Amino acid sequence: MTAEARILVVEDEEPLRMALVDALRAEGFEVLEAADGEAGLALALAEGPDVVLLDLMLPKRDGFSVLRALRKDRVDALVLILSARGEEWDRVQGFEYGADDYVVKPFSIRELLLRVRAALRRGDRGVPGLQLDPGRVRVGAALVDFAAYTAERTDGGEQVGLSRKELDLLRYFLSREGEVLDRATLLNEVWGRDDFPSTRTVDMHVLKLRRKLEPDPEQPRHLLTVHGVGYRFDRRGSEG
Amino acid sequence: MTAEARILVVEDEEPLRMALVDALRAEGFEVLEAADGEAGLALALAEGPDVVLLDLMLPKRDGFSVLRALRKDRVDALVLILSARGEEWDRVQGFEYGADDYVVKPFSIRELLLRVRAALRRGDRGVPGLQLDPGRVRVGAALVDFAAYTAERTDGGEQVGLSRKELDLLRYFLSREGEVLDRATLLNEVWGRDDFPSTRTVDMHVLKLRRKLEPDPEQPRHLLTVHGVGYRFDRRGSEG
DNA sequence: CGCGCCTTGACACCGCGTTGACAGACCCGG
DNA sequence: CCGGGTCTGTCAACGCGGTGTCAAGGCGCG
Repeated sequence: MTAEARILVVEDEEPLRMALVDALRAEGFEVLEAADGEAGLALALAEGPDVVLLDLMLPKRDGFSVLRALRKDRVDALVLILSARGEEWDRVQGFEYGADDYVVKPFSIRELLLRVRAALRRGDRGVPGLQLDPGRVRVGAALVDFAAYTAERTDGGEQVGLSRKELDLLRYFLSREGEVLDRATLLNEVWGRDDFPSTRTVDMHVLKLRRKLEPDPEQPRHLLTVHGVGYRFDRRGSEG
Repeated sequence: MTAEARILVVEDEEPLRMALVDALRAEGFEVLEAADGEAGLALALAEGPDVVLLDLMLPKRDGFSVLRALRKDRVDALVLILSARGEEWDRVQGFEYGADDYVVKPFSIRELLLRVRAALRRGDRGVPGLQLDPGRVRVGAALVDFAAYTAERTDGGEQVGLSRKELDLLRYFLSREGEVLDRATLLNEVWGRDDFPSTRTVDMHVLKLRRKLEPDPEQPRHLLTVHGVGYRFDRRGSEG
């Protein structure tokens, strides 16, 4: 699996669309984009994305029409409506064309990402083809719950909380399991392009993850150091 | 068991009813439907569904009357009231007709499904007969009575009143137990789309709930803070 | 008109992210 | 096999943003 999920952004306002696309790409999603309803519908039908972020007010074809057409043609993507606070919303909530969630404009990117992840986690519509992030992931002896921000060690039975950054980092390691990732890559992909912390910060967070996930943090089995290069993640635990 | 559960939808507005029926069928439920109170009651008595989604404003016989008749005849289905935000709800809570939950219109399908699942989970004690949710929920050492707007602490013995907003918030936490909910989501789902208070309001209400429910409000066991993200609810109380 | 609840701003406090320092580990060349 | 240089593990401390809490204001409800 190369990307966590494929997401189609249908939004006509250029700055907002670009912001969304950038943020989603930075999170490791594969992103498609369209600036009007017709293009969005066509792209969705052609590419079959996992998630569609759908604005309501669109040129050529409004969001409702697009959504109706999608459901009619059995596109089983998770659809998140991006709506301005207003009367259209009554229609959405009232009888529901089959949207999975809605986000009221203006929203923060962080909130949107939370919603997208929640939708993916939920993605339990019984539709084949959607084998997405199941919300809870086993890492050796630890069970990580991304929805609850917790990890439980099945050996010692302790349940500990994980911070946002720790989960972000772990999520990225999971998405590129087995690859050796250097610190610069991790900083770019997990911290983003706005922050430029030192590389020691990465070490620190790896340390914290080891303490919470590894049975013996001094003998890591999952978060492995590759001297002179970076870190490699192995979910199962390479050695005894 | 062929279907997860049998659900009766009693709702006179055609588009909404059809949307509900479709969504529930898509989720694997077996669905019965009725467009007015009399038909709904008759169907419930004849078929004995597991869950009833009951509108309040109905032709021929209103929802309260239907609910009363159901309980009188010992129909032990889980009943979810579909109600507009308003004074009718006070009557539901005040008179304790035996509803298991309520959903405020307008609602999203997703929200409704969560509530239905939560109700099924709660009500599924595997015991036939009248094993109804008494409208009282235990949260650790506290016993919350949704009908009476009160909470009693079984350790300290104090009985305190809860305001409507506090109960709304608690109810939402209960419906999504274990998930970390960010403040924007809480504002959207609990406060609704008409007013948009600041996020500090959420903190304030969490504080008030802690004081009334937690044995030691400064060391919360049930309403947990996840720094930089939001709050997570845990009914049992994770730690000692 | 009074009461209670919701809401908000203020302020103190706390947790997390971040960093520099230092010791130990590792690699490579000699 | 040894030594120097570099990289990594770990700690303690700092600063910022997020959160707990209070008290005052406002609003609706009775």
